[in-house]
Amino acid sequence: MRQGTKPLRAGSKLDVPTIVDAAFDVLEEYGFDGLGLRLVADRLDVQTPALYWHVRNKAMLISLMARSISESAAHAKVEGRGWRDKLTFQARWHRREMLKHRDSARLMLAAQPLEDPESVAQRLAAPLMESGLSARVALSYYASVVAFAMGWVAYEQSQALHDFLTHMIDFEESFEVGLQAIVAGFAAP
Amino acid sequence: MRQGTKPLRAGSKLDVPTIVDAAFDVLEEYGFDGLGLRLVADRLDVQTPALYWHVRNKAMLISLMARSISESAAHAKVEGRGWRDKLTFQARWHRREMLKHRDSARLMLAAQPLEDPESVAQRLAAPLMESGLSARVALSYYASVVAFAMGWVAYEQSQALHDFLTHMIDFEESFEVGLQAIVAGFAAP
DNA sequence: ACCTGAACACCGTTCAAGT
DNA sequence: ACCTGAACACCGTTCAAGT
Repeated sequence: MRQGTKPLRAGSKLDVPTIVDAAFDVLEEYGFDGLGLRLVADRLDVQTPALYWHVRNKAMLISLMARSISESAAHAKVEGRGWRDKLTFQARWHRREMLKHRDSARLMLAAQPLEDPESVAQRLAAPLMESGLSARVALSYYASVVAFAMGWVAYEQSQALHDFLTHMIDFEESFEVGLQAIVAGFAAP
Repeated sequence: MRQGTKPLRAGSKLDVPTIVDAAFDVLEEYGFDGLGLRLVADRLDVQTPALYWHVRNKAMLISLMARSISESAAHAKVEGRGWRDKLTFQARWHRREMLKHRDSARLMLAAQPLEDPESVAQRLAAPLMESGLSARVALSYYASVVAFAMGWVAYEQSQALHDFLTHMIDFEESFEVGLQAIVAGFAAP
């Protein structure tokens, strides 16, 4: 269907990262409800069934997209001295990465984790444990902070809510206020 | 398709609340991805197009379901002395109501608000303002606390995540810890 | 006013067939 | 190995027709 002058996939082979990238483009343009395999295929100048050679199904594609976001958020070099600074940093980074994509909150909730959650938890909690938190407390605090960021982004991406709240509160500022509150409120070990 | 002994809708007329109830049943059984109009119609012993006389489309049905949850959460008589107690109470209530339905987080993110957000905000912020917060700060704090609850529920309902985290943290307890932290961390006016 | 029957466009997915 | 062509089941939605 595309007939632009420069093909998006000029002779190059189709692979998973390319498909995921195209899917993000479709997501940006049509939103989560409009994310369809035919549109992704069109964008790559390929027939729809071609995607199935590389990706098991649409659910898997969504999971791959979600993982791509999670990885960007997790790959942040955790700066900061104590565990409070680290938590703050991680929450900000999480929000930033999610806001890069339209409807990312809905996307992540629809996805099913690909890697086993145990190793993920291990990796994410590690820097906090270096700062003196137990594994248990580190995970608990981390979960709270990420839940906060996720919920906040969900609100920012809910069109109607966003349009209104923009007049009442400053998202950036209120997010910071809430984040500072929760991190400051956590008890020290 | 149903052929049980007691029909779910014995001669009674079809109306919106009945449809919404049936939709919740389908949601409970098949999850958000399996929520289909044909299943809702089957459950009411009605042909699918019959639903369209009462509800504009599926998006509207989803919005009605989401509003049903929001209203339950908002209709809570806000107990508590100061604004901190009120915020805590509202967050708990929000989580409770959401957890009553499977995939409620995904449902609410897919829905588009029906009532105009301005009056909703007004109503929700009112009790906080009676306790001394300005409209601006009340909304900001409220948004943070509800975002936290929403994000937390999203994690609890993410099957794979839930299965694992259950072994590591106690949801009830960690939610409380996070909630107490954020509320305690908010600055007084 | 309220619901049925039949149809349409669209989507995810499968699979034989091509190269 | 990698992709096309054609098909299938299913879904949201529309609409004329019934009562």
